[in-house]
Amino acid sequence: MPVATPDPRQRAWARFVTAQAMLLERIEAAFAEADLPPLAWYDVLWILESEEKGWLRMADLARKAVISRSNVTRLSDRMEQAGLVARSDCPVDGRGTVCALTAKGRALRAKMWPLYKKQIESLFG
Amino acid sequence: MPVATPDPRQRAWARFVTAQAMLLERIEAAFAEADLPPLAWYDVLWILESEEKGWLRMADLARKAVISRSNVTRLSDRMEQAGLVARSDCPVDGRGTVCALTAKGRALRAKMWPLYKKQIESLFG
DNA sequence: GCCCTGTAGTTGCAATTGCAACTATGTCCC
DNA sequence: GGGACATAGTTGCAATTGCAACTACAGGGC
Repeated sequence: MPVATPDPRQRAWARFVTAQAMLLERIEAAFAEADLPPLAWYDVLWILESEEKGWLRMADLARKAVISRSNVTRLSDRMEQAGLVARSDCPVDGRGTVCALTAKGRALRAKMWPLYKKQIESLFG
Repeated sequence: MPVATPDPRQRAWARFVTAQAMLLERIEAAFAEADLPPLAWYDVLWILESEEKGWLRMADLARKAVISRSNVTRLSDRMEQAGLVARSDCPVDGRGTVCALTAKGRALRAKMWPLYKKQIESLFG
């Protein structure tokens, strides 16, 4: 190639990025084929379920999901409408909102997990 | 946490995903702050520069960049308008189009690389 | 109490994205 | 050669995304 062969770290990084992108694409496709919501929804469900308390402040959810705050707002709009999460005013901060996992949301995550798992295992296998 | 602690592979995968998302976000921010184009443009430039021949068919570019074909079309629309790549009819396939790196594109990639590199190194460091 | 500064979440807007449909061309088979 | 079928690239359209602006509330200094 015309450009000098990049250093090992650069190559390793490039591999990670493409491998991950392809895998995420496949997970997304697997969800879509099974008429399940997109990956972003799964992430939110998993993050909430990983919380002892089962809920999170909007900003914390954004940080953990590595997405913008405005995105969290619309994402939870859609998920709330689907009954997967429930938002309510934060009791200790008048400005805040808490986003809590519902039973339906928990059930959906359980249903989505096998598909997700299958793709992850194909990576390591 | 309420759900059983996930297996090591799942945890490893989750770490990768968030680590990569955060890093990509930082790279994107670094480019934006330096008034440089987004990361997707860098990817295309790098992919083309990595080719011995300096050009690629649209579909191959899409595969290598792990994005949809329609996305490649619009991406190269914008990049061509900026003078970074040049498209022309494929000489051996009347349906095809080849996307070639220009000198300006090569120069821009070189200019963007240090910022990218800096972020990658911060990951390993 | 009142102002000033900072933070939480939401919303307007523009840009990017993917899916599906479309056009044009290649390829195979008769 | 001509028709059926597959492939390359582009475009319509709807959905998602982020940035910046906005509203509402919190906290400190006086």
